[in-house]
Amino acid sequence: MELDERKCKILQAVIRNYLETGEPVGSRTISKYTDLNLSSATIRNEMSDLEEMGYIIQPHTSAGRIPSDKGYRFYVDTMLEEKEREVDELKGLLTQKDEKMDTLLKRVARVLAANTNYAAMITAPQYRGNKLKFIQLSRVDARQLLAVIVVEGNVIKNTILNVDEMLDDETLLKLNILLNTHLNGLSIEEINLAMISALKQQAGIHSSIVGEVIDAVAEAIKSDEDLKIYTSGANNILKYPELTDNREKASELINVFEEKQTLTELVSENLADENGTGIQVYIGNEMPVQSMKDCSVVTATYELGEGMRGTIGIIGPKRMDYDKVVGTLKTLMNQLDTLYHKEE
Amino acid sequence: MELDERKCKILQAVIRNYLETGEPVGSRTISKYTDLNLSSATIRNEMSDLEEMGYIIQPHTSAGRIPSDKGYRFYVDTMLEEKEREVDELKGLLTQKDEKMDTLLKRVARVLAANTNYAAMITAPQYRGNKLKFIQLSRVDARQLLAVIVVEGNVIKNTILNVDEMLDDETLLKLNILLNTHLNGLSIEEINLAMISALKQQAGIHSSIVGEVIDAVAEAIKSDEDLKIYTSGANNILKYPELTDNREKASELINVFEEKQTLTELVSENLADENGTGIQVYIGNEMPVQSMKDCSVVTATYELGEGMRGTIGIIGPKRMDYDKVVGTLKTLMNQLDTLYHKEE
DNA sequence: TGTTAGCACTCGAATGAAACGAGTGCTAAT
DNA sequence: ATTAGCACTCGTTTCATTCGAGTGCTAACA
Repeated sequence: MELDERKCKILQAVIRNYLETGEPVGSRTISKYTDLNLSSATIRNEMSDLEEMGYIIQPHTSAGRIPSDKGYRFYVDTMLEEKEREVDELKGLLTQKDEKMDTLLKRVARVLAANTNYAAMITAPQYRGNKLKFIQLSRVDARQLLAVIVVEGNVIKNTILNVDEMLDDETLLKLNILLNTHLNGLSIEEINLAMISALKQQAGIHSSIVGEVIDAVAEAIKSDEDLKIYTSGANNILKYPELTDNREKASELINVFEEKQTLTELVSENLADENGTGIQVYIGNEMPVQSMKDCSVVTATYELGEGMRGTIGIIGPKRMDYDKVVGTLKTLMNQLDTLYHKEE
Repeated sequence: MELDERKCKILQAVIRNYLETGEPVGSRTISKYTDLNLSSATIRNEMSDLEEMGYIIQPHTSAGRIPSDKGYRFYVDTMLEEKEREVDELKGLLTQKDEKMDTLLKRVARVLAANTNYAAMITAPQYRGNKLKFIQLSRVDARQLLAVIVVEGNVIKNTILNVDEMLDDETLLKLNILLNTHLNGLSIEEINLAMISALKQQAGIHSSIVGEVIDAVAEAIKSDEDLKIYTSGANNILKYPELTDNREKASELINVFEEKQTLTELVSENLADENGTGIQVYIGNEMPVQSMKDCSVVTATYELGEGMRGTIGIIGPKRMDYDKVVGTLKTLMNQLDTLYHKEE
């Protein structure tokens, strides 16, 4: 069977209406809602076809229709008409750049959640492929060294190293120079085994320390920051009955937002395969996570230059207002972009 | 009217029973439940008295009684019989100390939540009154200085300072020495204006930098860490119907756990006035926060020596198992204490 | 041949009456 | 002082009924 224009229009009408009301929508509603001037009977026939083709579903015999995952998918892929959205709050929000990244991200999430009435998440930008800018060892205590590592983009990491041997000031200075001259400007991927052993050799009796420092560098850069996800508006989820019609489901969802592990997986999967616009939509069972099978997630990748890249996501029910969400995210992307290039 | 022993026993029985079932408890239940050997009729009379005295409440005419806030309060103050509790998981949990504080706290919260079936929160220890151990300025960029500040207890803070003037290596070294010799071993409170201006004077033309560093020190130490609260098990809240019988309430509560602001206030209030054991119980309307008026919170103060002190809290419905919670918290306190002193 | 009016049918939701039962308060007997 | 007994209350459960939104099908129509 063919998906002709009329069927499209009807499908669209069904979805639009369902997005608004959350109730199954019947033929009579459509017949008035659209400008097709068709009677409810005709619509019924068409809807029957659409159901057969798998775009819509009848929850029970005498109810209207609701979109299936396939229907949503079709809608998202072909029928979105993006209204230009203004996210007023965001403008002011992003102009004070000197804030802590922490606070900023948290606030972006909050504004997104408040604006959309869905839940929002945002990851801290990752610095993959970024280069070391500065390393320094300092003695803090008799047996403790402080290693400070600065990565491009002014991300600072530090670790305390416990050492067995005493180091005098001079040795420390030498070590610092050694580390800096050899490692600065390199990305993590570029620090390989050969290089490490060369360094160790040069360090002579202090080779064990060099090893520890390098471990610390690797550890510091990969851990921590990259799984940091900020969320906001988890409570919005409770607003949608279809997501919380039993305690079990609600509890699982809330848990997803508290233990951010699941979200992390979602995001990293998203970062892997990327399409043109950087905006991606997961609908229901397309989600890799079982507990979110009644949700949809719209994710977008933002970029702050220097390869600093993070992900923003909106999580809501399948009947979320895709138009609005995609629009909002695009606006936000633009503003982040503008912001970055202005400050450059 | 007098609260004689029999009334006490009955009140206790009512509360115990209600804690278990969550249902209003009737006179017949009590008459069997207790070892008083009284008929339901007698119990009824006594319960009628207890109601008049404000310890229990009848939700509607033909229902059993449930404890009032006053009843709970009486129970908590006088009737808790603490069973010694073993929190097995915690033992192993705390033995790997070299973990990141972050992870540790998060995990403690998680174990607490899982153990109690309520929600748990824990604040990072605060370092009030702690002393500076180490300060270092390093040049990262032509116009950027990295200030690293280590505080007793090996808490590390860092900030990037943007500077206008170029500094050569020698000046930097001098500044470092200056800062360290003057500031090390001082607590924030001890760094006063007189000292700052003295420092500035010695720094000569670089006085503005000294000012900035001191600001950064102050800023770094007070901000951030002290409002960090880790929570776990917010979804447990959803298990208790009385907390989530309407969407509004549920949403507000979940929000409390996501925007941790409210919890912060609760905790700081708790830190202010402290009683003997360090354990404190808030019941229902005793809570300073309206949105938690159907909850109870049990908080405990933990100490890691060196004046590092934080708060742990369990949040649940008013009918939470106070015995168990208080016991669990005490055990945990002990273990934290032992842990610290062993490692000392 | 595509569209539509009409109609019987389905089934969840809303309504309401009745029965149930857990619990109370009161009174009178022990 | 305690208790058995009983009438009464009131939320909950159950069941039947009605209601109505919506469907599918058929026959008539343009």
